[in-house]
Amino acid sequence: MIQHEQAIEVLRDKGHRLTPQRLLVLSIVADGGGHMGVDEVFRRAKEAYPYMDIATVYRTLHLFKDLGVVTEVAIGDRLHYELIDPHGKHHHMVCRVCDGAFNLSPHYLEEFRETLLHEFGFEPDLEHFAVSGVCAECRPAGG
Amino acid sequence: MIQHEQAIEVLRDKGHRLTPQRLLVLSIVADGGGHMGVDEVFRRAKEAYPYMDIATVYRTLHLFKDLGVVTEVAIGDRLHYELIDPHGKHHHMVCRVCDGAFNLSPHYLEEFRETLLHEFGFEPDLEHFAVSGVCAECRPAGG
DNA sequence: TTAGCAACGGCAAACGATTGCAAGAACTTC
DNA sequence: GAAGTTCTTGCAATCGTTTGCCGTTGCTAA
Repeated sequence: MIQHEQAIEVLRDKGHRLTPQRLLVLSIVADGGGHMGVDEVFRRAKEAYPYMDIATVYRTLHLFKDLGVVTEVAIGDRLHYELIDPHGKHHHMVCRVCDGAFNLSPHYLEEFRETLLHEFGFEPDLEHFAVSGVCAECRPAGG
Repeated sequence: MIQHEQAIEVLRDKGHRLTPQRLLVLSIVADGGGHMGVDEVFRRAKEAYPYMDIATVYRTLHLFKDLGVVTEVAIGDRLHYELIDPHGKHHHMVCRVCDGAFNLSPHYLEEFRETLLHEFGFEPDLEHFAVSGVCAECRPAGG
């Protein structure tokens, strides 16, 4: 788990400014643990700093994503964010019935990736990848 | 390739009405050939029938999707539509550099699907599936 | 410590997509 | 063919997200 300090160093090293808003969003995503929706990040940020604007949250999260500090995951056609975990990288299975998110080891995608690369020369983006579907619990009910 | 007539029968059989707007959208998607963006469908529809509303295009395409008449494909974070091809079902690889879409035989996903099902009881939605990445042509340039 | 510059944030407008609602049209029944 | 019911449409409002603008702020260099 990248610590606050490491993320802050990345920001500074790449010439980005350390603003209170950015530090706030960073700590919220870090403390949130799981996959945080934009609205949830915004809600918490506004609690701590009432002038916080939703546009700032979006811009900050996009910046963090570009810097490789957070991962963007599509859950139920909304984007969620979490700190990048370099030692335990994982993908997600997202249930379209209950919106639950389950971790998926990258091992399961390696083979698929290599096939596309060798057969078509196509390099798939599987880093920020979520598979939609129906989880074991919802499957009997959901048909 | 489902013909107009077949799609129209599906509509009628499921108790949906045959309106000029729906027939228009259907013929546009059918004639378009490839993956048509919503805006492109709307533009052509408005040419033929100036009162056409964008909301009607969205509602119609969603209806067609639910009826299994068209396939929804996410290309460059915009949704595209094409007639379902029951005899040659395929998925897509979408290049994030040139936005080109390439067909992908379902065979390449079967193994992945079975793994998820057996290991996790998770049934992935791979019918309307597009893999984002960089195609062979853009790969040398795109890094 | 201060001055200066570029980056940043807050606001509001704009965008693509969705939804509520009332007027209108398609289908059913007679 | 006409009347009635229900679905559908067009309009406008709305939602989540992005962008332009400009005053403000963090950082750098003196």
